[in-house]
Amino acid sequence: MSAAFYLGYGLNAVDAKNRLSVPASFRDVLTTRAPDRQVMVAPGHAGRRCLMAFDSHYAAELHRRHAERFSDTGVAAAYDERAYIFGSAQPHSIDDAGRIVLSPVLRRVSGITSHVWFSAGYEYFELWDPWAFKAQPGLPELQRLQVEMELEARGLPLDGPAA
Amino acid sequence: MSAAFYLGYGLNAVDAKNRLSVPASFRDVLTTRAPDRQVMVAPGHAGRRCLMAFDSHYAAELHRRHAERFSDTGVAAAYDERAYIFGSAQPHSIDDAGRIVLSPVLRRVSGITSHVWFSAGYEYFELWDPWAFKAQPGLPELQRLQVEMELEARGLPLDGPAA
DNA sequence: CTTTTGCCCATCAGATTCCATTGGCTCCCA
DNA sequence: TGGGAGCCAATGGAATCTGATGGGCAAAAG
Repeated sequence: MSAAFYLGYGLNAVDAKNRLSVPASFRDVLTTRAPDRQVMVAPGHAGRRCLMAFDSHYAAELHRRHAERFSDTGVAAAYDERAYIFGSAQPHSIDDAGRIVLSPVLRRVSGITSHVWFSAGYEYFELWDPWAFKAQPGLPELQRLQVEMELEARGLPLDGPAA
Repeated sequence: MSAAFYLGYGLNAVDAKNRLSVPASFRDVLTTRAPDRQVMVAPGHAGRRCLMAFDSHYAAELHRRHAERFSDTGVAAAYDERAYIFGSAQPHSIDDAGRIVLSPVLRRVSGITSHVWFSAGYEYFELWDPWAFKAQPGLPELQRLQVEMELEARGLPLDGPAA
């Protein structure tokens, strides 16, 4: 049983080389749960325009749940779902400075431009464009405030990425 | 099984660097229940203008209850709720002097200014602005008296934070 | 040969840690 | 029962460390 879980949030910048620092607290959880310095990054599900990030430990958990749902793993639906889940999750290595490099595809599907909003989900964490995150319809006021205060603390505009 | 629970109350000051001593009795419970010197601090729910503090043991309990409520953890509502619960709960480390650092966001949403009223809730404890706590409509006389006696003992005003 | 990918070092600000001081409380002994 | 020594919690300030980020060089790919 892994004792560490993802909690909290964070805001970091994407640099000119598409590099992105993963918040240190998330990195600590990552290395605790899975010794390989790898993060799986996949597009968000259920209509969420974001990226999902998780460790190999949670990948195994996803596979276990998948197998539970399909008694017959040889049917077309099972193949389709595996292709979607595991085919779109790309392993990213974390460099010595704690950064990963976002691929153009992942940036495109997530709408991420100059900055990334990290939001924990206990067993995984999500990566959002900060402005897209706070513009979600029905987002609780608290979360909108969290994004806005972080943006303000860095002198970033509240209405959208700088041109 | 953790044998310790949060009981009682306390009043402490926030210093110029937003540092705040956690009452020693609560710290003892914390380290008994969870070996990592970490406190999760989240905004209060159900319209309570305060902060909730708890250990990783209770965080796991929250996650268990969440999973119970959603048979399908892949639906949008489940993602939204996890982002709200686990994204808003920030892990705070406790320094050697028993202090945590309150972020501006947490101070803002809780209305905490110069002092903090700690109030135990058995598996967690709450952090209030003392004057907001005692101004709650319908607060039992006993609790109001507890706050007032602590305020008086420190020479603090009963009607609101000093300017 | 040009472009990309990965690795290493520098820097700066913010966060964490350490140390000193204060004040109240307890316990012990005269 | 009245000091007084000692202890511990809380607090203030300073030093140290780490995280985030930018730039440069080298290896690999097209």
